[in-house]
Amino acid sequence: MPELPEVETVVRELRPRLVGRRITSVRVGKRALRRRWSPAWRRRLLGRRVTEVRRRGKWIVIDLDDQSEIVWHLGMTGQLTVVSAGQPRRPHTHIVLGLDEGERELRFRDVRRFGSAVWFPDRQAVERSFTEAGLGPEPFDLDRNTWRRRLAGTRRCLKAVLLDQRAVAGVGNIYADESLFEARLHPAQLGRQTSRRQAERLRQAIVTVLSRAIERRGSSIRDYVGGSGTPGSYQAEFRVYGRPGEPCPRCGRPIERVRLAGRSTHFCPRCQGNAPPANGQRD
DNA sequence: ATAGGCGCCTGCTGGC
DNA sequence: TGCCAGCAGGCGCCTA
Repeated sequence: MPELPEVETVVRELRPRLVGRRITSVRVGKRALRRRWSPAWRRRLLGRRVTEVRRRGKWIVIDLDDQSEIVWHLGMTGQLTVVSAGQPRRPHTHIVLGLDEGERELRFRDVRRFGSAVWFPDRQAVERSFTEAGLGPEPFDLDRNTWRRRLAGTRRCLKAVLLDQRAVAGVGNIYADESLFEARLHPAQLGRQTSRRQAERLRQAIVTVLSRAIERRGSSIRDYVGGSGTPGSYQAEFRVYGRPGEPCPRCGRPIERVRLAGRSTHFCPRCQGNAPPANGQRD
């Protein structure tokens, strides 16, 4: 579910609800998430106060007052919300951190359990783990020449590059398709066949699409809600994702769906051209 | 280097 | 109506 706009929305909504609050209870379910929760972390967290909530790619980082940090990933169906403790706990709620006097709590709910929560002793350890994973630049900081070279140096298709968190952090299946449509580039076009102008167009398209999606508080198809528990609305503005057979909003041709980089991929065969010839550099 | 496949999980939809 | 294959906002591991 959650790509950069959804994660950004969660962070923005958690921040005012968490910063300054103290963790006074920790409850963790028995069933494992993607990464195992160490029982020792409970005592690390008790009594700590939240100093900041931030985002890196699709990761949520909660800073604590002893410099330690909790790093969350929402996987496909994760929800991280602050709610009043009286609200009934829905099924698949795996982690509950009680806050202050216990009137509110941070809840992690994740139906498919592809998400995770990991405690790190300090910021350096978190940064190290991001570096080891090769996590790439934030799309809003993406240098145009870095991006151009990245594309020029690969024979993977554009869709695969966009999904690769080492190339650019935070883009997932929805926003990859929407960005390629915005840039009028075919998802199967190879990176190395991408002209300078096309690369820059794609970079700007990513920024445009992600910014607009953040304004709409992300996309809610099924599970996603922000940090306050409210769904987003960008799904109403999808131009190709999830709309195979429907007319392209630019030219009216039916949107196509293919399998690319192992993922369902949506595009307009006219507006986004054909997969270019091996030596082609169209624009 | 990179494509492709699988596995991790649960739930929902559509076609028969 | 009921069953089951196929699909889903992610990602890491393996093989060829």
